[in-house]
Amino acid sequence: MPTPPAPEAKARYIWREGFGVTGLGSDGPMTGTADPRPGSPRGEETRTLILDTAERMFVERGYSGVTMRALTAEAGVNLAAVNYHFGTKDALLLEVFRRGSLAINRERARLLREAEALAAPGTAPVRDILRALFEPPLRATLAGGEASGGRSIYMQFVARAALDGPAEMRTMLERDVRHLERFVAALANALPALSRPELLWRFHFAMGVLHSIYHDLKRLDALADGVCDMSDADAIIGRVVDFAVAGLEQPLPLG
Amino acid sequence: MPTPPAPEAKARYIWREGFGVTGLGSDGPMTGTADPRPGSPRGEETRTLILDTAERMFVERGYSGVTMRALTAEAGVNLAAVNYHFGTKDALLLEVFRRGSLAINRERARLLREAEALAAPGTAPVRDILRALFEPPLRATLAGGEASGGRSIYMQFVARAALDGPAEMRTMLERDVRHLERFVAALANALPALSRPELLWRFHFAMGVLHSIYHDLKRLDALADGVCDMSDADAIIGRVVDFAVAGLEQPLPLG
DNA sequence: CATTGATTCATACATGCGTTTGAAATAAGG
DNA sequence: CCTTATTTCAAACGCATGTATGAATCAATG
Repeated sequence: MPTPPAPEAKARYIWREGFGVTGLGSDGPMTGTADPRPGSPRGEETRTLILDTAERMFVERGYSGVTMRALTAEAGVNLAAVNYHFGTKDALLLEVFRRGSLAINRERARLLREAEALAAPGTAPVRDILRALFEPPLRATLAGGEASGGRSIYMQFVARAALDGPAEMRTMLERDVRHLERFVAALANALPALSRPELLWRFHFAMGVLHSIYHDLKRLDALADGVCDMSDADAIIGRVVDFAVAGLEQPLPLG
Repeated sequence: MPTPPAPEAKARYIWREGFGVTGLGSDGPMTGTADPRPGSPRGEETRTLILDTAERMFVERGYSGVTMRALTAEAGVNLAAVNYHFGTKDALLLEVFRRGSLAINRERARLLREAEALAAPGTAPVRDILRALFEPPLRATLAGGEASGGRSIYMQFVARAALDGPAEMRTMLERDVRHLERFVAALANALPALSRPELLWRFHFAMGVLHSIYHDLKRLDALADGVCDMSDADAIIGRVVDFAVAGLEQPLPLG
């Protein structure tokens, strides 16, 4: 049969529910690629190409701002390729997220363990904890600079998809929040003077500082006439962490 | 003529370009209101109703997530009312933004003048400047609580629209950035030890703290099992300002 | 009361979307 | 070489969307 194989044959395409009826009509001229070897099974290559292109375009234009036609045209693959490899547009979004999320969370956990190993039990300094939390996503975001090419802009993607994407995406993000609890616990140890609400509010604001890097960098660019260097990732990470540390370690308000 | 009056007759509907051809077809059953007095010219009332409903729904579902059919159904007006009063969906979005933006920026400017009047020339304290910048949008966002009804959720709207909306919207936001320059200037006076890049980075992070209130409050809610009180607007504003002040006033890094 | 201008209404239209289809192309196995 | 499983392709399909149309309704005016 020429139709896609049975569900889960290769852990892909879990879809299929109804049928259409072939008839007549027109959709305008196709804008597909002009690949000179049609039908060649480059398989995994196409899949990765779609994922990379989708990740970049979702960041630039938002979930509903990216049409399958624009996506496949830019990736240079056939319109039907996305449905063949991922089933639906929603499933593609979830896969893009999963791919980036896994890598970042693994790296965060590794850095946190490292920081805790260096200090006496339960006494890792605030700065090291924040660095473990901030550095992986920031490095992923800032890598490559203008020309990208480096690595993924995953966090920008997350920020957009959380607002814009399908409900399942938001559920997935909430599960991701559980991952943050280890960092809150570490901070609670490092800042024993803070009540739980006080700590949580400050943690929330610290996350806001982190997010300021993928939101509105255009605003900063507009205000600074080129005096802010966006290319030095290490320097930026240092600034972000410094600001958040200052907020977290500020003395308790009077009263 | 029954068609809308000439452009700019009442500073509305600036649109109109082509014509359609009446023919046959069906669009499914209409879901319009069942208002018992059809054709009654309640005019301005309808316009405001659309604006309010649009503002709320754009926040909840994003620009492209709100269809004109859903919007008009929820507002209880006819589908064609939006095009009659605003021309296009894009124009409606811009109008929603303009309405909220004007009020907030006016209030910000007023508070800044007030703070500067109380101090010696060019010496307004950091905390007062930040309060002028943060309080108007925060109060607008936090007012009303769960049941809303209070006043606008304008900033959430802006955050979403900037990502999601038409290109013209982003242009409008950039123009809005110019408004922030007065606050940067005031902070430069209050923090003379900071170099311009240092100041601009810290200002950018402070804006991130502000934005943390309309992004991801769900995350905070998930982490805190009800221990964080979201209802006391004054307390929240105090916390946000405290955090940002600590970051802005932190000592310069060594080296 | 007839006229006029503004607004609402039901319905239609054209377009673009995500998705499906069936066949063609490819590579691997025996 | 024939078969088989996988992938690509052009073309459509059905549906939902933003917008347009023209008649109906209402309020005000003279």
